[in-house]
Amino acid sequence: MSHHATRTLQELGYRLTPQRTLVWDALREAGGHLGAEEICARVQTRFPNVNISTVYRTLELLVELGLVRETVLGSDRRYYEVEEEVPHHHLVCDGCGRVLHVHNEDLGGLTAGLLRNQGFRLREMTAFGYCRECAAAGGPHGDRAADGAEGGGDHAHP
Amino acid sequence: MSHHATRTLQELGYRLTPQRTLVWDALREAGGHLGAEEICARVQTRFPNVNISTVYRTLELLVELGLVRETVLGSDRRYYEVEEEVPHHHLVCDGCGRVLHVHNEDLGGLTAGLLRNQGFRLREMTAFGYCRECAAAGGPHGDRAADGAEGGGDHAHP
DNA sequence: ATTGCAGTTGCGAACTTATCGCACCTACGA
DNA sequence: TCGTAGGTGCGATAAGTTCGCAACTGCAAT
Repeated sequence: MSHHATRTLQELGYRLTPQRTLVWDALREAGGHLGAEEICARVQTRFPNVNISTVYRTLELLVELGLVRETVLGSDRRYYEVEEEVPHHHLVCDGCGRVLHVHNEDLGGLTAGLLRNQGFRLREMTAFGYCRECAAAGGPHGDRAADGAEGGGDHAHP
Repeated sequence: MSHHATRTLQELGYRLTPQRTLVWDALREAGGHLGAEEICARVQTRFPNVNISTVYRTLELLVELGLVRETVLGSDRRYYEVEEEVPHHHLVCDGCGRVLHVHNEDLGGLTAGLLRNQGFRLREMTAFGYCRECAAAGGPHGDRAADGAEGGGDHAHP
């Protein structure tokens, strides 16, 4: 577990337990977005007795402390990733499930525009649509591409 | 049920049942985004025997036919709304749960930018952050406003 | 080192949202 | 009016997440 996270936990009076360290490390090592179940599985490869309830409770805590970000990539389950200095946004492909990243500067005037027009302070956004491959395969002809996964194959890595 | 929806259903060989009409009407009358449970409740005020399974199946069908849109406003459940000619996007307030609408022209070059930089065809996007009221109450000082609902009161209307 | 205990964990049960199987029902064309 | 493929109600099931509680443990004080 990184020094920063360790300190944050302990400074605030939380115990530094192996379970917490393991969850944190799993998230760091994975890099991408993981569901609770996946995190639990990774942790259990080394410590099979760690319970999923603990994983959920740890994630809740880490999110609360701002060490981990809970991202919305769909309505099916929750995904988690280490909170970064420069937060990014997500593009979810309806075709293959692939998740792309976008940084603030590639959002165009979105952040500023929403603040100006609606007084809304954007923290994070997720866009749904079709990635380059699926758009090409599903059909540049028409707006509603093929239903579900097909064409370019599923590069799913949620 | 609107003439258009009726025709679409029947033209494609689907039966026009009272249950389907009721679900559709509930969505039209509500205007906003409804969850399956809420739709079912509205329908049941008049026909208490309509089952939630049927509501789910009807929503699935209507979404498939492009008459209803399933929007992602969080990871907790799915929301539905009548598909409009000019689709809009959503801003979800982390503070009060309020949901604001944004139209394409207020997205700043987002759609074009994503297409240009990543080849991504945006269909719909959802942004999370703080609405004007919550940002003002939670604290214009700093970036991470108050935790959860407080301050301006909960105008929640998911 | 030992101790005390509030904070944590494991486990099972409960909850929530959404899907499925199946017998009965019904919209609609013949 | 009838026949039947499509639809519905109901209960069971599945997946994801939360909760209650007894047992356990990190860590500060001794």
